[in-house]
Amino acid sequence: MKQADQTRESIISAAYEEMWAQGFRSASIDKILRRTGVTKGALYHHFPNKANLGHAVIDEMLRPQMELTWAQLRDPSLDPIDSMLRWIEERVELADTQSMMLGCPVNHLVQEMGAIDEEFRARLEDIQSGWRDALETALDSGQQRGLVRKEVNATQAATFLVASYSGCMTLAKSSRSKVLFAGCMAGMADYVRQLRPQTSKE
Amino acid sequence: MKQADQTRESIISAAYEEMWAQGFRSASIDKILRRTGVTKGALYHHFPNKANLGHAVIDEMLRPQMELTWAQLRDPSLDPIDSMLRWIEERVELADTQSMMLGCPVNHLVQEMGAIDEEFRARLEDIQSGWRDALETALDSGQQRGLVRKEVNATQAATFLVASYSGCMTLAKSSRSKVLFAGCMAGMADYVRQLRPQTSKE
DNA sequence: GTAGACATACATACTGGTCGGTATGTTGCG
DNA sequence: CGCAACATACCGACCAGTATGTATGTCTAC
Repeated sequence: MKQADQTRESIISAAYEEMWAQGFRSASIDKILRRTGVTKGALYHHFPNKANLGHAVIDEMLRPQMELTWAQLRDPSLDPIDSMLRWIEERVELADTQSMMLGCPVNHLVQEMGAIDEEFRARLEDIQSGWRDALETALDSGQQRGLVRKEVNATQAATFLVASYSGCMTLAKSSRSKVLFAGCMAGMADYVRQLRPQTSKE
Repeated sequence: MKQADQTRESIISAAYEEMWAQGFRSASIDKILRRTGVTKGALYHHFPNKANLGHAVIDEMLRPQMELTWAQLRDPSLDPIDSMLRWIEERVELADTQSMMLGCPVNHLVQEMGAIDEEFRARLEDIQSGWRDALETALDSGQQRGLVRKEVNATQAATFLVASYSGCMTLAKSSRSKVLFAGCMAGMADYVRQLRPQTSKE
């Protein structure tokens, strides 16, 4: 990789860390520079302004990272409900002290920027709707295969699942309690199980 | 009411508006003063510093307001599930463009301050746990009266309900869509209905 | 009842510090 | 040489907070 590209990436990476902890507006350019050792001239060579850097952080780090998280939900060969339950379990297992404190960066940015900056809002909505679409597709295909109750409105359920997870992460952040987070996710798992046709199981 | 108390209240009220839109750190003291016509000397006569003003906003406006919102869930004579369903309906009916944009101030402050200021975090957690306790109590009493399935873990379900609503509000803010919000709340209603014992109904 | 003493409730002008951003260099590679 | 890739010094705007002044009560002593 070229030196210039490495500089750019290190700026984005430091900006991501800073934005995760502080949000966008309270993320200090000077602190990002101190973190990286890069100078202000270099930063403003790569990015025309702070907003553009923020957008790059979302486009090039946050979004790809979030998409990795729910990639496994896209596998059409699996039972979507099993996939979701496993996904929920994994989230609980992976929850550590740091992520309990900092919560979800998407949530943070939505709260901070959603009402005041349309470019941020649109990008964040895209991330959430990508997630929603993946879930909706999985539920749809599950219904066709008889793995999900026919009466379920897949769109509504998918939307609610995204919202629920977002809410679980927010509650984890405010309580800093892994136990509470786990309980919350268990409630979510209950909801997911109830999407299954009511045959012998449950 | 005494003049001084009116001054204090008008500061808190303006600070609340500013904090709802901008969060705490980006809420400008000067803007709050311009909103009210109050001078800086008056503000710093009533509050020792900005953090103290923020705490007063939470204690004296945000918290009482949130408690009003879920007061109806505390009525022990009603079917808790009916209460929740009516509560959900009301949230959807009351949803207007402004509240879709600005979202829930508690969510906003949790995201902004949760990781960096313990005094804020504790206050916000208190609000959420008050809500959770009310729901848990309602579910408990419902179980004793045979209105809620015995297998349901009331603590987990209460936690999940708080998180779900918080998530619905976040999703409303990122999407600015009342339709999506309504769909999301419909998903939540599905979860609530499923808490009922599986007799003739559903 | 009123004069003096004191406190409450402000008002104004200012400070040091940080902010994002820029103007003007310099360095190194093709 | 020429341009990309930086580096340094600086700018005006804004920030929370303060120092200092004043006007309006409010209580007490006589």
